[in-house]
Amino acid sequence: MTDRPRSIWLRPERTGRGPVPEHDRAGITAAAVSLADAHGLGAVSMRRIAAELGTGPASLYRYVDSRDELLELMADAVAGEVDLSRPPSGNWRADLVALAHQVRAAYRRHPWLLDLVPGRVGIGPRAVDQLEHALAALAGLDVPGPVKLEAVAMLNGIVALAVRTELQAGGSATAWSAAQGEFLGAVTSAGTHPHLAAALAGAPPAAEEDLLDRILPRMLAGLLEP
Amino acid sequence: MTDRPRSIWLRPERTGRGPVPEHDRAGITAAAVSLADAHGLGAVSMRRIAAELGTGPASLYRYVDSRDELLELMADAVAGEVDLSRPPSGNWRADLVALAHQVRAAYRRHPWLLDLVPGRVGIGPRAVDQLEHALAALAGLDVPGPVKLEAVAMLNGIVALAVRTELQAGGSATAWSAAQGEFLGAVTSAGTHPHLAAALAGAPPAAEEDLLDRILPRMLAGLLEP
DNA sequence: ACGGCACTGGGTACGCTGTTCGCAAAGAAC
DNA sequence: GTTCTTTGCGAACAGCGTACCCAGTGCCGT
Repeated sequence: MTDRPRSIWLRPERTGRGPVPEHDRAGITAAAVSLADAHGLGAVSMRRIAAELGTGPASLYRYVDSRDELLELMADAVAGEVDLSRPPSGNWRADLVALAHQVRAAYRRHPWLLDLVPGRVGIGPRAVDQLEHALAALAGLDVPGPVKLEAVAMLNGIVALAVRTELQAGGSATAWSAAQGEFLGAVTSAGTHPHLAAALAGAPPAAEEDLLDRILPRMLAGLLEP
Repeated sequence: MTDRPRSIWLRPERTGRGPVPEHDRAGITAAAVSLADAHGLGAVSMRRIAAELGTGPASLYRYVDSRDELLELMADAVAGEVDLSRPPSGNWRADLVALAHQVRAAYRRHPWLLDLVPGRVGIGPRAVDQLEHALAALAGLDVPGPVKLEAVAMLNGIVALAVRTELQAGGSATAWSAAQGEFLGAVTSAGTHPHLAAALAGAPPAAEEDLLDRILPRMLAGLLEP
């Protein structure tokens, strides 16, 4: 007696018996994603999704084992938005930077992705395809496999960091960032922490220069070149 | 009429009037931290903390405006665990790597820190001290201030990433990582995704070699050297 | 063709959460 | 001594994820 797979990705959506379902994972995921896009991750509750679909909260559990699984579906759905059709060009740095730009675009379209704790939401099939794509670009490099994985993980981390800072800089509308700015201002004007004050006072880099283009190649070089 | 400060760090704990409080922020924070250490961040609810302190849930709101503020107190409390007494040595790389080791130790003592979304929990006074310490080590470098800030942010990101992977590798006891491993195994044995399979099959680096020592200097070099 | 069974829909309900309100008691300020 | 601010906290509210149960539905084996 083999157990039912614990991973949602190995669990078939339908076994064939019984009445044909009125919904499916894709539809539920789409509803959840549009809800998150519109009102943030906090608005993604089973009840709201169900209401959006015109059904009851309990019905969703026919398609998903838990809310966390639904979050995984959402994350993988947006992972599927990046285009992986272009084969490796031979220039791995350019390939990875291009990938990073696409991932950043996805993050910008779905800022709630930043609220998903990276270690708690797992890797789905689209994310795996993305990973394979990145590793294919690195295929020519004579570097241990785990080191390549680290480099790709760092790439994702950098993209998330970049989007986070650019969102914080752009919109200080939230009460949270108001409080944050209030405190940071008090600290810098207090005179203690001179290095911090100096660093914050430094002119930001030219707007045209892209953070990804500036940082990523240097960092990848540090990680992947001997 | 000036508004009351939105940041908890600028709000005095006591104004002097009324009866003397039975608790204080430090005590509440300590209770919350020990609760999180023992049973994870999910166990940190206002009711449980209050019960631990022998009081009612509503009483906590005399000391803290919201649960999120309490999380900030917790994060800053562990940020205070790192020792910043050693002045810059003149070797900024060594200084930053040493700082990273201390931060990693703090993460290991309090793994729930990884569950705090980095962008949502703000920077408190201890974290600011830490930042100042790192910037002091970089004082001699002729590099724009914002670039230094980026580098320090990346340093923190790497430490978090490192602890996350080592915790996932160490304990696959949770149902989540079981599901994750199940899916990843299915993918690699399916034959699609050859690069991923190869990367995962690669021998892990020698256990003695420290991830921080291996990765950090190279990455910092990539970010901070011309 | 048909009986049985595996499945779906969804109302109801449980236990938990963060948070607000209101009131009694306590102590500093004038 | 009066006044005013602050504290403790029981009660309650709205919302959450999720388990349970029952009725209905359509495929499968015979």
